[in-house]
Amino acid sequence: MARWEPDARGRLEKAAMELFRERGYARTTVEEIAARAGLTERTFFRYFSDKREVLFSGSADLQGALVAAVAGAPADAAPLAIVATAFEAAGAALEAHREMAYVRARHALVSEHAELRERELIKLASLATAVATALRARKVGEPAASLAAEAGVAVFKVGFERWVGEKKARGLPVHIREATEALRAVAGDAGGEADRVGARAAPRSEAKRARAR
Amino acid sequence: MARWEPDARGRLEKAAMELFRERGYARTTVEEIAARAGLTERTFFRYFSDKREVLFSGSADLQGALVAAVAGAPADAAPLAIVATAFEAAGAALEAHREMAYVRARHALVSEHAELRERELIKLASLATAVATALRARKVGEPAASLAAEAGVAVFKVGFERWVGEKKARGLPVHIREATEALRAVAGDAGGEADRVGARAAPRSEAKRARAR
DNA sequence: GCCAGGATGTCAGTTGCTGACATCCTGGCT
DNA sequence: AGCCAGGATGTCAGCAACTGACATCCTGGC
Repeated sequence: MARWEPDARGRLEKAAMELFRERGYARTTVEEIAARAGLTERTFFRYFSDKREVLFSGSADLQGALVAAVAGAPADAAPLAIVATAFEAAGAALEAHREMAYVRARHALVSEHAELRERELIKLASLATAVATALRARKVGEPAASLAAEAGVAVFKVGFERWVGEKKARGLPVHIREATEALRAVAGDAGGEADRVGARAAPRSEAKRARAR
Repeated sequence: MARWEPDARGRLEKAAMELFRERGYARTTVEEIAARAGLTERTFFRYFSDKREVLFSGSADLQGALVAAVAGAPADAAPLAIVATAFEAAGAALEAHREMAYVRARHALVSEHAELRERELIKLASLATAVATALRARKVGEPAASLAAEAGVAVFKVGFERWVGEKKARGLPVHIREATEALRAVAGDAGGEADRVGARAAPRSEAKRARAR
């Protein structure tokens, strides 16, 4: 299939990651990436629409795992439970087939370059709309589906960040679950009495703040 | 202050918006924008770091309003209530000083160009971290602050989308509040019994799905 | 009326990205 | 074995976004 070595795409990804770590993202040129992979700049752009995109090949798999998990959840599960479980499953898959060192290096890169964070955010937004669509296919109504999906992404973001920032590695799914619980604690309280700024003092709020950690 | 006419920045924003609507975003050149504003391409890039950035001058105000509202919320309010109220206030401010036609035109532009959606998403993410920081200053603990902030952004996104997509215009704050309620309904239910895919059937889930609309 | 300093212009150059077209290799067919 | 179709790669030219360095201009204060 390939003209020389096989797996041009994989070679490009590997070369890109190496160079980004050696010289930094901004000082690496697409031409250099292609050269290290034994290819041409033009060929790079046949595989990736963007210079940035070379770092995001995994997101398609993630989205697939996520949608499958949502579709396969038990029929009577509540939306947020479905979504949280789906993100845990996707997180487990991610953890299973990527080295921790790679995950950290990539995360560091993305964190310090705004253009890459933008791309990451749009991928996450894409996950959210896919999850929302999958929920709607399960007859979850409309503000609820989008909100549950966005909540899932929020929980994933927070869980992921804590997972990566931890030395002693507990699993990613554990962190996602904890974040889900924290979200329930924050969002689940009756609330609504303070809808207007300047709402009168309400005695029970001590207990709430305590629960929110 | 300015060399010729005053308010170079404003002229650039106006020219950009006009041209984007006339020829579309992609077919408009920075040089053209600058020319219509009576300036040079180089000057454009002195005011805006990016071609995209010319559409996002409002987000700084939004962030300011948001942070102020969080800081000024009553001392005993629960995190999500604080955040929801703050986004309602910021939404009211936005609604107050932008014409609906402008909002819709800008929204249409952003929606159909991925690069612009990326920028929008990173602005929203920036709002979220600012809100989380403001919450932490109020002694809200850490997973809670980030999650409440992300929840606020989710609620804003959903509320905004519904507001813009509506002919008969109710206010943006109303939509945000409705989204907040829907989120509470989705996230607030006890949940957690379906944390593993394959959890046993639980009878009370009918009521839940009904409540989630 | 002069002068410091900020705003603008000019110019040259790099890099991301694209279209058009040529070339090459591979696998299948006879 | 030899040939052929078609996908993968290369080559080339070009546009537009963006940047650094330096020149020039206007404005407000003295």
